[in-house]
Amino acid sequence: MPKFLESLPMLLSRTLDGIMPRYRSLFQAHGLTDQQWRVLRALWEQKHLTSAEISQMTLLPTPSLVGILDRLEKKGLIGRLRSVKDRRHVHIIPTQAGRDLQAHMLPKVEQIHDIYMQRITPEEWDELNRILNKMAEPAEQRSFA
Amino acid sequence: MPKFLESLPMLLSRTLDGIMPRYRSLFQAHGLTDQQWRVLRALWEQKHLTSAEISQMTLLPTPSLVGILDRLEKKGLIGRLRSVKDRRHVHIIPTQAGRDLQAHMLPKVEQIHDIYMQRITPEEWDELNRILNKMAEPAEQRSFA
DNA sequence: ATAAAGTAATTAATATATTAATCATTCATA
DNA sequence: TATGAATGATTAATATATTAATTACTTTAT
Repeated sequence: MPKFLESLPMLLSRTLDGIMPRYRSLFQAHGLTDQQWRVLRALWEQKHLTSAEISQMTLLPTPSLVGILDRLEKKGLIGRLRSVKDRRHVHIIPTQAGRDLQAHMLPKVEQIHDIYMQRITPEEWDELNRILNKMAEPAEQRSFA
Repeated sequence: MPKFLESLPMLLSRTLDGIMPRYRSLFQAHGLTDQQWRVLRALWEQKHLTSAEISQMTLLPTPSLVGILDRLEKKGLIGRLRSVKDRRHVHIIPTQAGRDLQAHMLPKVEQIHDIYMQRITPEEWDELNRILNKMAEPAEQRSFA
């Protein structure tokens, strides 16, 4: 295997490429993209979130969110509500249809996740998290280690 | 931490988001995008590759490659040469400028990789590879395990 | 030799990523 | 309290991702 295929970015990309199709075909069956599902999923436990909060949770850049939210709104899955306290904020709120779709899809998404979790042991999962978090730690915090 | 942030896709995305900016600022300093560098990097050990071969190595979809190769060609870093044996194939060949840029950048890219590798032990790196490869294995092959 | 099936690259249409700039609003302070 | 700095969302411009369709060329089977 050529050396660059063994680099960290390629390892991570290869893994994502390996696992996402299974999720994606489920999302597609419900007319959603990966990113649109992520936004719905972020709203799962919340009554409402601002665009910036959704961005932090989902890792989706806010300029991309504008379009993603437009399309979710057009599908009737979310609503936008400008804050009265601070008119700069826009609260994103799932509609009933949005909540219904979440409730319908979430168990299936978790089933797919279980497929991958069953390929490894709980200890390996912990290891994976520990190692990757150590890799991705910002340099600033690391200097205190 | 909300449950979905602990999912496999989010873990991998978070890690990529954590490590890529360091690479990206290097690429940008040389006027390249992540993807454009990947293509150059794939051509490193090769005299020439077809578009399909580059796609397999870099994980970049072939429709995206059309534009990426266009821009690399416009920058004078690669050339396209239609095969005489089979006129459906197009050989992608790095120019001298392309090879020079590779030679200049590769050590710096490897330095960044080393930064991340120094955060973990060689054993952890092996573990990481082993676990992730097990996760991303296609279902067909797994049935023989 | 020829029509059908297959293949490699590309185009098309839509969705998202990236960076910089803008716009409206709020905050801080003179 | 007017005004410049800061903030949240958005727009703009360019690059890439995703899926389906197309085009040019090859191979296969007839």
